[in-house]
Amino acid sequence: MPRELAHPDITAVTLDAVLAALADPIRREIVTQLAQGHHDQACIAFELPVSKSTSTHHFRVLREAGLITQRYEGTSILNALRCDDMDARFPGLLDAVIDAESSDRGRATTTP
Amino acid sequence: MPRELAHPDITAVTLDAVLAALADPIRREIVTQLAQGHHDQACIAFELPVSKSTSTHHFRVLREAGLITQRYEGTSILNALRCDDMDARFPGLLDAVIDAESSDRGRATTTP
DNA sequence: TTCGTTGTACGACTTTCTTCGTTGTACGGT
DNA sequence: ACCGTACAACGAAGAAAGTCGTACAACGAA
Repeated sequence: MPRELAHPDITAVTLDAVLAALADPIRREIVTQLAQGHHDQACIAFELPVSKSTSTHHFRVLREAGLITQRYEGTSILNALRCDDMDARFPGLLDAVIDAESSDRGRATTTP
Repeated sequence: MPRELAHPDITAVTLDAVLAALADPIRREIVTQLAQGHHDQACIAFELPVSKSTSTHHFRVLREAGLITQRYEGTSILNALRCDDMDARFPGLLDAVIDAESSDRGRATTTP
């Protein structure tokens, strides 16, 4: 079978799923890297502080929430943000979160 | 003891806490009602589909995340959105979520 | 003072999420 | 054909979150 992953139609994307997906710091890290021009990069290219299984899980959550697309390229998967779709569905939301994430870097996360 | 509730300084507010707070539909319901002019309304005025204990819990999460202020007025508590603070900390984020919540009403939440 | 209202605090239960290891599959290269 | 890479699918263990009931404290009114 030619491997392909299911992506939700943008009209079926819920705010609940999007916010739940963005509530996790690791998933926001992925989104941030994708927003910084790391489009079409394999999952392994993101250096995340978790195991490979967990990494796969997070990418899956982002995809099922409608935030990213994933398509096969050989054995790898190329990831991309669904910027246009998200902006059509929830205008300004994704940009606001990405901006917030940038300005939140180096600040209190666990209150040191 | 004169009852008063602790509110985080806006500089100490984290994106993590804010998004985690907004990820719950009941808490978004509260935020939406506050945004629709229900400022300074007691907790009991929000008709939520949960018990009193749970309601208290959700208001507490919102307050500790920095999204709302709570001040006593007799036995009641008056709630208000920290619009200005939030917009200073994470510009556009709160508005985007409120707008998204409005446009998400009446749409697929559990996909019927 | 006594009572009802409003909300907090605590503990317990249930569900969900995060994380991981293991196993299996498609693809590319040798 | 064989092997290594990159990822998915599955199941399990632990942590975290939502929910509730009961008990308690502050305030206002009768």
